[in-house]
Amino acid sequence: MVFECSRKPRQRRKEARPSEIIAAAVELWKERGFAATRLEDIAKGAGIAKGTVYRYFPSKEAVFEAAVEEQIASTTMGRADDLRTANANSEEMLLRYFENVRAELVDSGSFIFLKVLLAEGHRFPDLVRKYEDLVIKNGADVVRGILRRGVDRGELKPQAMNLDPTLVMAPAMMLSLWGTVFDGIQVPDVQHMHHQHVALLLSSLQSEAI
Amino acid sequence: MVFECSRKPRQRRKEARPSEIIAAAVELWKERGFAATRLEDIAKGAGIAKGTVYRYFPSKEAVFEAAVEEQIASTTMGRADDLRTANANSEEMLLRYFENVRAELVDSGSFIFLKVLLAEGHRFPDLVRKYEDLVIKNGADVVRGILRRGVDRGELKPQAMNLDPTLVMAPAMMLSLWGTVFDGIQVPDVQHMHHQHVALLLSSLQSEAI
Amino acid sequence: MVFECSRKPRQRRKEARPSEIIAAAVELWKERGFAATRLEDIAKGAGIAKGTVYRYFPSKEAVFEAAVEEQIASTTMGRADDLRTANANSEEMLLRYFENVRAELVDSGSFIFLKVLLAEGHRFPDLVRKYEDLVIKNGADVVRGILRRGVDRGELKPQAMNLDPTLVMAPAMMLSLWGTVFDGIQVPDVQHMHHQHVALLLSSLQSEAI
Amino acid sequence: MVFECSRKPRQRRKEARPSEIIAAAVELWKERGFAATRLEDIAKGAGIAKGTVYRYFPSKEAVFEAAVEEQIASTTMGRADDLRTANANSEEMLLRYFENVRAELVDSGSFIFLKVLLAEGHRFPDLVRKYEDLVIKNGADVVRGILRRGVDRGELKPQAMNLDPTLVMAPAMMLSLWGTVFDGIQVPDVQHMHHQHVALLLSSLQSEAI
DNA sequence: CATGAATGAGTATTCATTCAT
DNA sequence: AATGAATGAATACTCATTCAT
Repeated sequence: MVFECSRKPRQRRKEARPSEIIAAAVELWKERGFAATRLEDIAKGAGIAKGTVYRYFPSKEAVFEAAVEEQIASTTMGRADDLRTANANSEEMLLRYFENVRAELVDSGSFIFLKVLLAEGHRFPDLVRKYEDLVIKNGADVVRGILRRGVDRGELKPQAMNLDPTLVMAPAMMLSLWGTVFDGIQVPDVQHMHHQHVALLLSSLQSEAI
Repeated sequence: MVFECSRKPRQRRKEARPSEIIAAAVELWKERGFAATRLEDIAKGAGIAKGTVYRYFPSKEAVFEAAVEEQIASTTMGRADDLRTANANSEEMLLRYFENVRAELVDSGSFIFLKVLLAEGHRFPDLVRKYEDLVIKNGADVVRGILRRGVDRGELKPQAMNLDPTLVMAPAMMLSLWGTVFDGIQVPDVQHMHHQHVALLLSSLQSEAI
Repeated sequence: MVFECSRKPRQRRKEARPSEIIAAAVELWKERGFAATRLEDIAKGAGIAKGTVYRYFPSKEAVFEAAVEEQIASTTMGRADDLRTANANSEEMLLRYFENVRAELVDSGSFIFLKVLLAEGHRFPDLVRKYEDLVIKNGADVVRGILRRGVDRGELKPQAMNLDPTLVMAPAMMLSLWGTVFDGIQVPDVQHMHHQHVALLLSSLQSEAI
Repeated sequence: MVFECSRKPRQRRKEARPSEIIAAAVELWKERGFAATRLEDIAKGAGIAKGTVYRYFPSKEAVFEAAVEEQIASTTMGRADDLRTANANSEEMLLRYFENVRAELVDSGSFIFLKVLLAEGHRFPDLVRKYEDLVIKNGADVVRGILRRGVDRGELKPQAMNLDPTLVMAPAMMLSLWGTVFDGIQVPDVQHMHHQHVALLLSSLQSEAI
């Protein structure tokens, strides 16, 4: 994170540069928002000159696209594996899923991508499609997997499979976004809310046999 | 909607102008997004000259702020009354609430305010606070009201009052926003999802006595 | 020509502006060349702000295109009429044609268009085509007209019609351009050279009957 | 032409480099024009890195200057000798001269130098002077030589010596440039035009004795 | 020496805001 | 009051030149 301090000028870091630029950009986007961040700020944040950014990205928007794709590639994949290999009961699994969403959006800062895609999706149609394909659909698969396991293990009733996964994902995402906007005023305890929502889901989906 | 029909120019009433400007602005924001809409477009949409906008609003951002405030003043209030005076069972009430949220965000276009506040909240701190105070808190009150009525009528169990209203509002809002971003690709049937979510809520909150 | 001195700032001159901008641009192109003239220089030369240029022309190149088209529209047409209505013998007519070419290119400064089209024709393919269609072909017609009149009047022998008009135009143009490049060093007397070339043409084309 | 074939890198002889760079530059200037060719393109064309160009030339403009000087040194000299030693009659000599001009400008690509000097002479005052001194004046000498020989051999009348050589050179050059600009649209047959022009010259200059 | 990553001055263009008419 | 022409600060992007490796 402290990648810009004590570096000599004109240092050559071809391999590391793209990620450094993206990291600096994300940091600034989180602080000031996407629209208010100039390319020069990003360069300064990464400790390099304006022109250097253009050695790695053809345009300002390309930095954003690359950032989203990096996010897609890294975190999403992680989440899926995490949950597919776990061995826990349905409540535990759902809680873990909610926590994963929260950690990804809030802690690792990818809420900024979701916000920009929500607000300026028009400018990035391809990216919206890719985000949906890889993040949203993948998330839906993960949720479906959790539900199926629950049914298979007899923890959830068969009708659980009829639940649209979006009813699990959307609240998880929105509740996480919430705190990044309305913070300082009404700081909802995201984790508590997630627990409540999981309880809600379970009380409705749980097999009576249990 | 009918903000620039066949009135003779120069005969417009001074009082009507601000709303006309806001209506034109909202229309354009819905079509092209907030960042991509220039003040000149708004003026043209309202059938007036660029400079005239400045008679009524000190800056471009002020138009946005006024738009949000108008929205806050009109629709939110309406929704509250609507639901407070209604006489229906809890399922009906919850469905009506979800439909109100959907109609307000999607049909009357106020999703644009939510998007901009999510993505560029930094630029409008006062507005965020006001939105939260009036829209979010008010919404929470409405939801609480519905739950209380349900409990009072014996339709919901007493613990229903412990449910954080955000667990009702956030999904309602997110599911509505969804379709304005990921449209054309994966168009979720918002209303169906709302029904599912209400069923979910009810199955967990319903009094066993019923 | 002295249109930029004593004007109040923010004066509104919608009608006159485009020509003023073009005039200022041509002046600077003549002095410093096309590539070395920044849009801001043009604006300053016209006594206006940078942004004002964009009210009238969508881009820097568009200023050049408009300048060429203005030139095409005005001068070329003049030359044609001038020579078609004149009543003089062939020598007089040819001399007058050469003088017209020289005056147009050198005195009224359109040599700059020819230079840019020669050197950067790639960037303005449409303009090259238009220039050829209207200036070059028109010039060829004028020359052919002079030759035909000469033949009709018995001043030139019939074979004069076989002369490619380019053999009259190209020298006229090149000899005129010459002095705008190699001036100060070897200033050829363009007019004298034109006389010589006309003599050359006549001695070869003149009817022996005369 | 063969400036980047299959020699092992790092084995290139230092002495050959400058010409290789110039050859690559000229090739690109011919294709895309002078202004549109970046230094990096030239380096790539010469099969070397950008920085290496600066080992041999202090600046981008210096490459152009060296290119012109190379052209001046090689071709012009060749042409002079060619024509001074030849043994042919005046018509043959003039045709050969025209063909030499055409070949040099069009085939070996030095039209680009003429174009740039015409359009951007301001930037290269020394070069313009040199070009004039060596190319133009030398050309004039050659033409004078041809005329003198013609007079001496009794093929041309004595007054031929009064003809300004520019009246031979300028048309030769302009007619050659023509096709590099207006190509594809009105492709004049340069060689045919040259024949006509020579005929024109001869009919006026020929000694009546012949 | 050669390389090509890094630099940053330079430039075209946009658009919120002002103000003469 | 209304207009829309004029303004100029702001900003993305280019590319000749430098220099660490």
